[in-house]
Amino acid sequence: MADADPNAGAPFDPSDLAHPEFTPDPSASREEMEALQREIAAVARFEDDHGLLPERIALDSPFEIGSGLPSATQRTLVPEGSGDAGPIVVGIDQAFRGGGGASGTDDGSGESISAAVAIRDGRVIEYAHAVTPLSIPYIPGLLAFREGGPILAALDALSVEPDLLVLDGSGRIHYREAGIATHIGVIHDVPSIGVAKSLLCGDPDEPIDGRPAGWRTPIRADRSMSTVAEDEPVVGYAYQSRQYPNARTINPLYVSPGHRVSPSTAVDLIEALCAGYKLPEPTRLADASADAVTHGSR
DNA sequence: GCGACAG
DNA sequence: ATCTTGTCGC
Repeated sequence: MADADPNAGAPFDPSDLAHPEFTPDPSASREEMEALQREIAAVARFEDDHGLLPERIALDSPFEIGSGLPSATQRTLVPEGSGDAGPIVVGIDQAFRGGGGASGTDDGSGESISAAVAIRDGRVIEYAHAVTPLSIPYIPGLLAFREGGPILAALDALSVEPDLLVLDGSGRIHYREAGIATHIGVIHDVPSIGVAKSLLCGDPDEPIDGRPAGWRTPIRADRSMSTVAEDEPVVGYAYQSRQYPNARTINPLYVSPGHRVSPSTAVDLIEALCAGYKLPEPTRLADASADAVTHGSR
């Protein structure tokens, strides 16, 4: 047989479960892209399948940025055990360069700077990034085909194994329940959460304007979405991570499960990762890291 | 046909 | 996402 298992007898490794066949191909047709997203959604699991506890990954004070990014303090390789190291949370974000579009919408040219920041026990343990040429423009609903490759490249550059991925954009809050957080989470078979700054689709249970910090309301599937589980219409949450006392109002975040996390746990985990700013710390750091690479300071 | 639309 | 000055408020 030509298909002997090369990993027979090998110890369990999460990457063994990776699904390379789900890698987004920017040259695919729109129909093929949508078909792949339906396959991804069918494999995705929007329920808790992890050992993550909000209090175990909580960050009480924000990382100091402004004066340069905090330095990574990775401890040497420790298989398991020295004390008890907490879960590794990885935040990912992108910045862009070049592109020929006039007003900022692009034709697909230019390059993506994707940055990944790994955090454990309240400290940054590793930074990684990848610079990738872009081939297609941004199309609502097909974001993963533009930025999925760059994100996977950044994750490949990371030496540690993530226990949770926090991605910019949607997870289950997506027309085919396969936003970029779901796509990446399924490929790596790692728990993932999507954090978006605006709503792609779906309806909030309550109006979202002017809510106090800590407030949240479910986002339910609307008719533009194909819901796999008809009995579970909650696809995510609007979550007010920060609010000013009096001044102008801040919009909430839209949190949705990517893979192996339930909607409510996803918000609880993101809430624990927020430390005073609108964006969760892993995302803030990844954002700053991508900018640093883009502007040459790295 | 019209409107909506993550980054 | 990116392009950019000023402006309001603690």
